[in-house]
Amino acid sequence: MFNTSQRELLRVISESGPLSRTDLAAAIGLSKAAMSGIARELIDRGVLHETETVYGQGRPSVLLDLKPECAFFIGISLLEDPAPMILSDLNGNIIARQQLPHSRDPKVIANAIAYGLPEILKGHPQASSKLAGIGVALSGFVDEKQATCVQSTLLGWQDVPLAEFIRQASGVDTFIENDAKAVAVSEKLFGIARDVPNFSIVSLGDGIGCAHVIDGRLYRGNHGGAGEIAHATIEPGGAPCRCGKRGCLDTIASMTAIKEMARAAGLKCTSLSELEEEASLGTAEAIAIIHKAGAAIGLAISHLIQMNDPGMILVTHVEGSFEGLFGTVVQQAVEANVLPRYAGQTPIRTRRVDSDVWARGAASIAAHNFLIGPNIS
Amino acid sequence: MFNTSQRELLRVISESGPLSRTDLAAAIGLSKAAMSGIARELIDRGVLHETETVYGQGRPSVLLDLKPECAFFIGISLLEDPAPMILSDLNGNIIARQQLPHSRDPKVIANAIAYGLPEILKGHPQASSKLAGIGVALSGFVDEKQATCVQSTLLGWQDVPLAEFIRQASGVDTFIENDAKAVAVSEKLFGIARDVPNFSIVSLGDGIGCAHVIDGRLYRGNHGGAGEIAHATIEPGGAPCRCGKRGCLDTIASMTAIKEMARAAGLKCTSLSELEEEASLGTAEAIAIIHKAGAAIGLAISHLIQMNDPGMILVTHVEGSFEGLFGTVVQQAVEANVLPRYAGQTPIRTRRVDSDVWARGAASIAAHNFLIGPNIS
DNA sequence: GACAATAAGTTCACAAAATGAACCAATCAA
DNA sequence: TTGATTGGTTCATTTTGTGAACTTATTGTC
Repeated sequence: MFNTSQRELLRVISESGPLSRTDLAAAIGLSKAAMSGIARELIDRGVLHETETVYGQGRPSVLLDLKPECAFFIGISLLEDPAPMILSDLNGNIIARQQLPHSRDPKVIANAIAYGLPEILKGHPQASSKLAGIGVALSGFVDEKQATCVQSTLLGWQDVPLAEFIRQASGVDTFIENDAKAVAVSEKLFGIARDVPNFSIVSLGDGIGCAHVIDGRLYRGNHGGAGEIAHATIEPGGAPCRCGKRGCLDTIASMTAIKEMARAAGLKCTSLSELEEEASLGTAEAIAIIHKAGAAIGLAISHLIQMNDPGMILVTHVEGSFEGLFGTVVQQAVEANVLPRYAGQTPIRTRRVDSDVWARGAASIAAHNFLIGPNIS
Repeated sequence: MFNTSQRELLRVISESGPLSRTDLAAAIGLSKAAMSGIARELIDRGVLHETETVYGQGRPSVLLDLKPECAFFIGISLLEDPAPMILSDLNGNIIARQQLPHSRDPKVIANAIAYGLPEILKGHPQASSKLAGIGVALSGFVDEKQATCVQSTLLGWQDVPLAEFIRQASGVDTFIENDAKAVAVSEKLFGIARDVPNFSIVSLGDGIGCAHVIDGRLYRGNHGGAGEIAHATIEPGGAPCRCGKRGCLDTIASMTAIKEMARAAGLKCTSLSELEEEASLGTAEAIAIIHKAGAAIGLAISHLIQMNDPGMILVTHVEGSFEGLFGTVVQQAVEANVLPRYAGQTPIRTRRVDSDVWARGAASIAAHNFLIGPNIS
């Protein structure tokens, strides 16, 4: 599909945005002459197009950008039920939406996807001919080939070769990935982290997820377990966790844990926002819970910073209100536990996730394979 | 010096040991034809040589290995005073030793190195003509070009362009690196981690160091601060640390801290070995101190495993006795705080360091630049 | 002991990818 | 208007790699 230099070019543009031929040549380390040919071919093939003309001294430069409609991807999130399925272009724009019928049987899911494919592509002839891949996001462990779900508690799966099932049913190249890792890739390709080579994402939801992008690539770890901070021990000897240990971050700071603590304290809050509201009224228990959870997350993030020195931390949160007390506590806990030399040196950005995030993340896994090649060395 | 394919070949051999031309071709992704030419050139240049002949079915294969004497490196450790300076070959073998006169003035050090160079090379004519670089290990932060010491408390330095000073004084290419990071590279090139693409090293000494190798390359972090676990908060609200925070790992588990705790408990132990001995006699305070320190290290390592899922953890320790109670406690603490699914999945190897380790680590930084190119993307 | 079977490694004509140098193109500044 | 400046193209040449046929050195088998 693409050779090494072409891939490199796509990667650079996808990171840095539109660039002139000369800048691209410099960024990739090729001569202007070579660049000229590569650009021409990719323009002819409809992958690149000329956008802005930038005037300065000398001949103006013509910026080249990826054509968003040069490839399309299907993204499916198995985190919700029914599972949303989206059609996305190369910019992460969602072109069409659909829902898969409820099921946890891998083969049924694969067939449902194959069945839904013509449906979601209907009315998008371009996308039909340029469909480049399917991505699936799920909660659980995935092997390094992004093909098999090694284990998923939520789905009750063990060593399920889902990618192969879908590939066979649909005839389209398919990759699966853990939810947090998919969102990390999505932010790298489509989002706020495009030009950040090293960053980590921390996702707060019913559970806590985390993933690292290192040197511009998703770092999966030796067993695909990089980023499993949910079960890092934050409170030695603390509350028992469903994993069998005690004091895991998950037992203190996941939304499930927060709600449980609120219930145990006799508060009638069913969400973090409600708890925030209660805290703003001065309810001591609510404040204490928010402090405990926020401090735990902050401590975990501080460990992340000390350990890996990322260029950015991106916190995604389902239930909003990170601007309130909870967010403040997290920020303070990070600052308090990071080497003073580094305090404030690692930007922490937050993002409220909507239900599209997972499906778009899934699509980005397919886009990553299209643009940069498989995530293996 | 070397082109891309040649570099790749050197990297593969340095990772996997001697390989046949056919295996090399497959590993690098080149044709046998291309491999044939590359091997011939590198053999002619004295970089590779044929070693063993392996008999199987068909024509036997001839293994190619790096010639250790194809390049030599100088390694200097500024962690000790006087600073040891070694001459090493491409296998990390130490060919000659010397000591630099005491100084903390960068220019004086640079001149001392230049002055000592002919001395240490004397009697090694091969090394003189094939000296490929100088590496310096120091305690502190180093910039991503491995040229400037951004800050070193131990040396009292701030933004010292040491590499440039040495380069000018000696005329030899020079790179500097943090001590733990240098040892990590050394273990990757010369040591136990040769064939492990992802691993972390934890060095226990007067202070606590840590470094990560990811995808076969040293991962330095966004500000060169990856691996600074010494100041991760392990005991919130614990003892004040010289860094300004409280409860840092450094205040609980560094040799300095352990000795201080022993002193405070009224024990006359001046080393971990002595403390181990005391503990084996049943002295409760000694046992408590070892437990506290070991549990802290174990907890930190468990965070490392959960966060990054390395293929191996290598613990280097200055004061031996990791086989005793301390080592056991560390191992237990790791197992207890790691997701049960992963328990025992991450091998923890230990290595007692002698005083050569830092200097050899320093030399390995130069060797890395020779073999694999600069540690920047 | 001859001879297939097998696999390693080489040779060579050719193709692909990149380069350097010269050149054309489009602007600004004087 | 003209020169300086920078972006981009062309083309002959060099570098790098390939595929297929071939040579080489062994084991296994009849």
